[in-house]
Amino acid sequence: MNNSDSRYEKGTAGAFLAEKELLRHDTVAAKVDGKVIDLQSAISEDASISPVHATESDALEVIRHSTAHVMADAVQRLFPGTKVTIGPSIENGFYYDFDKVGGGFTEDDLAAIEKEMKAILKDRKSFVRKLVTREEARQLFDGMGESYKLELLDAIAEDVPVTLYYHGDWVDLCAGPHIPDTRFIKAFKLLSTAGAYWRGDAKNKMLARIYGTAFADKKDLRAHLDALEEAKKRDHRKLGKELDLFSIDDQIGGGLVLWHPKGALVRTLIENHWRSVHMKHGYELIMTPHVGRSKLWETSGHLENYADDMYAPMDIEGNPYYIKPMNCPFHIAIYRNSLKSYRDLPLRWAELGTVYRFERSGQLHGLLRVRGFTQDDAHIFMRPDQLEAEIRRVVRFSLKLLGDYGFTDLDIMVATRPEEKSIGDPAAWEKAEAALKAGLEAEGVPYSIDVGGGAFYGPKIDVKIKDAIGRVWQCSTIQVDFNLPERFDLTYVGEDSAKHRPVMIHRALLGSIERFFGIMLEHYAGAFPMWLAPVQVSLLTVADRHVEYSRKLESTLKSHQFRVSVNDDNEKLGAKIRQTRLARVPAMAVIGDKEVEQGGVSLKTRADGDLGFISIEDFIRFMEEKAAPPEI
RNA sequence: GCCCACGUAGCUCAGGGGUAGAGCACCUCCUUGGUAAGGAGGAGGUCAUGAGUUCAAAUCUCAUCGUGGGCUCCA
Repeated sequence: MNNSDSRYEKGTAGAFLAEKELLRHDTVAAKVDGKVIDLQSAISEDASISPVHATESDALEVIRHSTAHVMADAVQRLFPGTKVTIGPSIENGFYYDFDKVGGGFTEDDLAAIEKEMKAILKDRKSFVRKLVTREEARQLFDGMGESYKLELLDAIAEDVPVTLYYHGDWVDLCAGPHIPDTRFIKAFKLLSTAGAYWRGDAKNKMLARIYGTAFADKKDLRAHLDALEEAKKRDHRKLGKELDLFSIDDQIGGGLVLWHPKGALVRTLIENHWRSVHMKHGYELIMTPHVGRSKLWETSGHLENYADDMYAPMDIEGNPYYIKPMNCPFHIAIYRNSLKSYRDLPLRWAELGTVYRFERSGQLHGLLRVRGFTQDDAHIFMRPDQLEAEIRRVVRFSLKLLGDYGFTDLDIMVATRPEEKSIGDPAAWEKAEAALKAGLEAEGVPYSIDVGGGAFYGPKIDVKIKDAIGRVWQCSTIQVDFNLPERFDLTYVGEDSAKHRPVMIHRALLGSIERFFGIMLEHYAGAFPMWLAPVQVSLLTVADRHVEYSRKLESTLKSHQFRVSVNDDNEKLGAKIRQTRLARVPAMAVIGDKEVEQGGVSLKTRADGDLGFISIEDFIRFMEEKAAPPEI
């Protein structure tokens, strides 16, 4: 046995691992029944226990949490009077919220805090766990003036033990687990500052948050920071500007998107593909107006439940009209326009419907969060017995459409009834939730449950996609609705010639065209696949005498429906190649003396590399193959 | 909306109480060049907007608008 076990009292996880000779120099914590605890925690004799080493993923959250403590220590040294609140580890790092005298932190503060942390870490300090009574804790934090800790203390359930964690003199009320000592903190970085409400409630005081991250070693930290750089390079706002795809003009208003010719072209291609696949897969396309009378929104329940997200009404001849935040009431109006038979159902009606929602200025974000956007919306009206089959159909369709853009790594959730603000009979909610789960299960699609995450009118399936660099985005949403058919008194005539109530599914697959465009732009890092690229091929002339041939070829290619441009700039070939690459054009064809003589081009593409000389006929065949959109 | 930061040429950014700067892009000219930037010249800015302090404000102060990072919410 090594002598490190002397650090741990008998009966603790550390001592236990030492006895079994499982305690290593790099053991950060222990895992008991799937739960990570620290080495100082007491365990029962018969527990099954395994060590967690620094390089394992379970160790990360422990290391990060401990790093957050050291950061809080540094902050309190540098900014006396600052109170601590909470500081958990999160997905890619950690944060700590402070109540700082005189407001938030600046970027310069971060550098100073990092420096102070390094000073603290200079000599190794053990993390010491101390089990205390509520009264002891209360006295301690009261004496320190840490009012937030007192509040947290009061919120700890009676049967949960109260623990303190020390490193050196610094102490925090904390459930742990923590690393054995500070030598495990060797790769961290403070990343940003932010405001955050105490306990996430806008009614509470705004605290000063610092985000940071930490890893087991410098190499992993470096990789993470590089990934952040990569994400920055892919930022759709940056690419949108560089590639001249869209802009947002403050003269027009935040969250209102201007589509430039190239962006509008890509968007049109997406929408045309969308229309084709919908028609192929049993939908009919409809179109509806952008505003409607207030009565409509009263009936739908929007004014009651959704008014905060709607714009103020406009007065038209004394009647209030609202700009639409959703398309559903209009689709319902079409349904109501004539009597429906059970034989008509299901009706699948789809629309690229532009809606407007009030977003507070602070939430707007490029194309991902806007005030006016186009949903790829559809409503399916059906008999109750058709519900599960329709859900299966929509789920399949959603996977197909997202797959067309290369999104195959999905995260699917069933969102259930929200606690507040929901309408309709709870029994109907349960029925709908069961139908969604059954639909997913029948398709063999794994999912998790988002408790209380449903819309006010019904539960839903949310499909999130994972992009090329592993980030997750919400796209498809499939919502069952028993309520609107009730509210609008929708009926169909059944076999029994009596009136029956249809069920509705609301669904958007791409989500919103704006957001999907932004996600896709980042996913492809601006390099659209051939079928979506605004310019598919650029013809590069070597010298002026090749322009005429290139122009002729350009019109030939245009007559084959290719998107082609000629670069006859007064530049050398190298410069033209660079321009073509920067514009993310997927193919370039060099045209010089040789190509003109032999009647072809020298072709180079992003996907297939340098293909050398190719005749015009082969070039066209090649383009036809590569530019074909996904099968509908 | 709230906290913090930022707003200078089409873009990326420097400057900072005393006549507004660079690179790229743009225009003109030279060059006709073979696989990631050929050369020279030119044009381009009420320094976001409005007030205030000052002999003097792009620079300091305040307000407004906008943008960014978050918080809450969501397609």
